[in-house]
Amino acid sequence: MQLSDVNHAIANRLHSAAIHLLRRLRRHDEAMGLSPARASALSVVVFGGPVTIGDLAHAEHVSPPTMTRLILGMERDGLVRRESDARDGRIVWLHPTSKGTRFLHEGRDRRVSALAEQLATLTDRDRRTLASASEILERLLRPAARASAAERPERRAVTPPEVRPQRARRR
Amino acid sequence: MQLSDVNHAIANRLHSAAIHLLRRLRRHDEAMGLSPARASALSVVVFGGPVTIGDLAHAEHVSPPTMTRLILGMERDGLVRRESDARDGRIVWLHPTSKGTRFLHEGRDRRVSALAEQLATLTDRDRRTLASASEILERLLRPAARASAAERPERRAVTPPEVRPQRARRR
DNA sequence: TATATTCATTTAGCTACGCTAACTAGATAT
DNA sequence: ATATCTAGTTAGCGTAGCTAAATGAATATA
Repeated sequence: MQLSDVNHAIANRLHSAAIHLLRRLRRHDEAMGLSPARASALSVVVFGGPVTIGDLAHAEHVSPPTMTRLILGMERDGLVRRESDARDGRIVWLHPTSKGTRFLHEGRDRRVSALAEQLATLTDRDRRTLASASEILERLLRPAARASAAERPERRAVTPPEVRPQRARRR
Repeated sequence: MQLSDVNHAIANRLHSAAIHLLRRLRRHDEAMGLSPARASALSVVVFGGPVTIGDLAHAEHVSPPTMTRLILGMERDGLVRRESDARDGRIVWLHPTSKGTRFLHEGRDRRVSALAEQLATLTDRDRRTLASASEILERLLRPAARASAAERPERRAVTPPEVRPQRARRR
């Protein structure tokens, strides 16, 4: 058996595990008005400081129109707030509202509590394996930043954000 | 920090990793006409022998109407074949077609190959961690069979299946 | 035997969320 | 001045989730 086969086998199992995991969590998700897509995007807004729509789409591996719609809904529900950039009229900065921040925390808690209960039935060793695996995966899947600061110098970011979000090129 | 907090933290990270993993794979999925939901269901049909719609829905953590529609599409595309039970007219047995079997294998290969390439960049240790994690997860998420053979005795299964699928109660 | 209940699947209708193509308007470059 | 590029939106499509209700078959009960 070749190395590439091993990788394929692992990839397959990961894929299937991910599908089943998300299906399992979906019910809890929607019970509280934070769909999986929303919860994921909102967490970037809450933890990642002010962020533009395009960057959020990139971070979430989603097309810009998809993110526009997602944000529209969350804005209607008072979870995020738009703010246009003072220097570049095309850019929209997204900020979490206090309601958004609260919802995110509550939602995440509720959403994963069923899973957390099941995790409690595992051995310490297995739990540690899952923890490491999720870190490895996030590292592996983190979108590569394609543009250095030098390439895309000061054009924004003076205006709202104290915490400067790293901007990255799409694709 | 309490044990339950640890479990929540791990659950959160797993959740987020699963979302990003699936988004990453989606493109490749659809490139070959086997959507994630289809691929997952088809693999149960192919590897799990003939199976009924209800049991497939249960195995996939999906409602019966959702599975009906999924199967409808796959039947139209010649990936699965319906066969009604000779004894119980309500039951529909699903069989893979040869095209379905072929598609599944080709699809899985293509679908995960991008991920497999990335896995190749990891250390052996990390790869092993991911492999163990996916096994732990599948074990944790496997739907519990609620009905023993004794409770639901011979009522079907004489007709088509050589390999007797285990039937389980829904919720 | 007739009737009621249970069961597997389907139909109908809703929502969320992916996508691409095409458009608008602002910013930058020639 | 004009052209090109960029960020975001609009329009429109498809897949996949769901619940509620219908259909038709099987089983249990009076």
